[in-house]
Amino acid sequence: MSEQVLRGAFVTAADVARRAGVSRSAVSRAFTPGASISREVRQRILQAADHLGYRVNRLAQSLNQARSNVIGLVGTDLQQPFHAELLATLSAALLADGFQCMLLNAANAEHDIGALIARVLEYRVAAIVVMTGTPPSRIVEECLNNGVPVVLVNKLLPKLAVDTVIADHAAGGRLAAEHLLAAGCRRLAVVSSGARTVSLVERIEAFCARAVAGGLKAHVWQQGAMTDYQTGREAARALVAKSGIDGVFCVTDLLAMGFLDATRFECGRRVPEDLSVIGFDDIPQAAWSAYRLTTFRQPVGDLAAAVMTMIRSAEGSSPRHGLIKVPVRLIARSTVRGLAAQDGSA
Amino acid sequence: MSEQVLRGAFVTAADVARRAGVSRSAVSRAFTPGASISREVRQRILQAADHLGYRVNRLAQSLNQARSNVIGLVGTDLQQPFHAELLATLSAALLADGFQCMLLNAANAEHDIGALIARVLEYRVAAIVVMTGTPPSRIVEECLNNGVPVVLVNKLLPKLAVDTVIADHAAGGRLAAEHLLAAGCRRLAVVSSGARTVSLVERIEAFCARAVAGGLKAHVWQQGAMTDYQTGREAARALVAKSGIDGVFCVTDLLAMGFLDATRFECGRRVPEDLSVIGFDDIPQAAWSAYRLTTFRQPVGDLAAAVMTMIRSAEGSSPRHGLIKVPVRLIARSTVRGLAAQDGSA
DNA sequence: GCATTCGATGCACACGTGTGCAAGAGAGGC
DNA sequence: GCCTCTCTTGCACACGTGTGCATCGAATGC
Repeated sequence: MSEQVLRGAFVTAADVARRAGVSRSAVSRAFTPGASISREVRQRILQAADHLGYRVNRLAQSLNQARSNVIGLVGTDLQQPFHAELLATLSAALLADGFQCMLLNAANAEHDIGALIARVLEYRVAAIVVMTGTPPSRIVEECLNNGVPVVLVNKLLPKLAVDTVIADHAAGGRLAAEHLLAAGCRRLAVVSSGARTVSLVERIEAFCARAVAGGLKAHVWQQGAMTDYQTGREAARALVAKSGIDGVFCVTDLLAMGFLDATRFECGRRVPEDLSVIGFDDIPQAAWSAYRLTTFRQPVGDLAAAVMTMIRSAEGSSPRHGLIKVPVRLIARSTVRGLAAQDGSA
Repeated sequence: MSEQVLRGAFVTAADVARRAGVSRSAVSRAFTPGASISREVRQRILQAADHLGYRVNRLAQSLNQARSNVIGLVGTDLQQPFHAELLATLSAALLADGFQCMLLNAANAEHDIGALIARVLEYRVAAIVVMTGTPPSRIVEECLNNGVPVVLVNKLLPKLAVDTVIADHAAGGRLAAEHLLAAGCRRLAVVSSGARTVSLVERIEAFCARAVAGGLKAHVWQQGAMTDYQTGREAARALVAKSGIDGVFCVTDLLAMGFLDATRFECGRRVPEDLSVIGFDDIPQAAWSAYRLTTFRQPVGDLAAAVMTMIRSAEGSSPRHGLIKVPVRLIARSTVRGLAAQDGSA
């Protein structure tokens, strides 16, 4: 790196051209694979560029080609383990593919999400991925009208032609019911927050349907704003004390862990001897020895891979919109009676 | 929004100007606060812009002013609770201030971090915040040379004039030792990974120094690559079984929780009756009933606020580089003998 | 009525890049 | 020696925005 560069001034292609004794176009071609340029000139230019510390100005480049390789990532509650894991996996995959991630961390309000998407549209992003929270469909429509593809993760907007990646929540709910039935549970309950997200609703409904098919009726507990640890504790206080519930499906691991702790430490009941509990997501904490929670793995790696497929297909000339459904897998640990796994480490 | 807009084509200021019957400059001025433009013309332009769905092209804007409001956020292990919390808080603060966040999720390797920073420099970011991982100082130097301010969080690069925000790790380590001494612990140990990060080193050294000042010698256990749950379990297996340790400072909550679980479930020892444990960070899981971990709160809100201060000062004309030290606070819960708090909820 | 001031508006340039087009150079065939 | 073909190179334009400068009209002071 040359020391004669002025502080605060980036090196431009013109500087490199001057030093290499060529035109500015040649510099551009030297950095464009497959461009028409002789080997020795390219060599000379690359050397000069390296010496001066030249970096392409992506702003100018994107402006010129009316396309950037920035992806907008929309999320809420990023500190929640599952969201954090999805964000980490997805951003790593995007970066590995040469994209950049613009992070849009929204509060829960729909208005916020819409405003943030509108803001990031000003950067002419290549695509927008909605990991959490439901954006107003008017905004999504505007993105599509402007040619910005949108990928929804675990959300559905049926009226719009949007790429969608969704885990098989219904299968999870159904299998949860079957697992509890197989363990001999007769009085079932499902615990969730008051949020009406598609992923939660699908889990609940599939669970209840399977319970009914098995000749039982599941009690539905839905309260609180978020599917977090505190809400899980409240659910346990409300459910365990009064009724004789012996099998609970918590639609989220956080709920399940709060439920477990309140059941054991406040209600004085044992899991799985008195009560079986199943969660959903398989966050890292679910494997900890204090919990060893039986749950469903929502495979973030597969979700991220599916999103990448969607983005690449949207890059191409034939942007077929579609839906990818990612299977979930039961991780049997020690919170369901009689069906505990020998080895609890996932 | 007008329907006659072509799909895939963004509306430009020229389109708005044509519709409003003014020059393109007027459109630019209409969106620039304090610019010289009459009230009714601005009104007309805003109306036309709204009708057409116009959004400023930030690429062109940033290119023109050689300054964007994009901040690069560098981090590793984003799925770890503390990192996720810091990222969530910091990104929310940046977005609230009108900035955009470019997320650089690096694997642990220094080379990766350097390459990612180099890549994001191509976008002429306004600043780079390093939350996790240590970037090679050559890259940081290059940022500074190019006029891109760098803010380090919980890292130190003494040879460079960089803005730095750091929690008072030394105070935490010292207080941890004092707390254990006050609880009557006589055989102390400190648990960490093999990573030589400044934050970890400061905690360890301050703890040991205070132990020595109290007439004791602390055993230092340092193994494994990461300060995570698994490493904490291994530490407990190695320490609790053989020696008569009765007071342990785990330099991370994750370590502490792994240590607790292995101590209770594998070694058959009770906490805090047989053994006192202190963590660091106060991640949300530390407050869970299964742990009720005594720890030090590393206040992410204060850290984020300090970073914002640094960024704003770097925006100004007098970029004084400095260091902000953020105090930590002891959160007494139930893992230290005799000093358990009445109310364990944070 | 005229000079002066002031606000509003348009022109033109700059930011840094990619690329179509034309021109030039060199090689090869006859 | 001349024509043709291929490879390389430079010119010039476009992308969309902000802003200095000049112009113009109106309002105000005398």
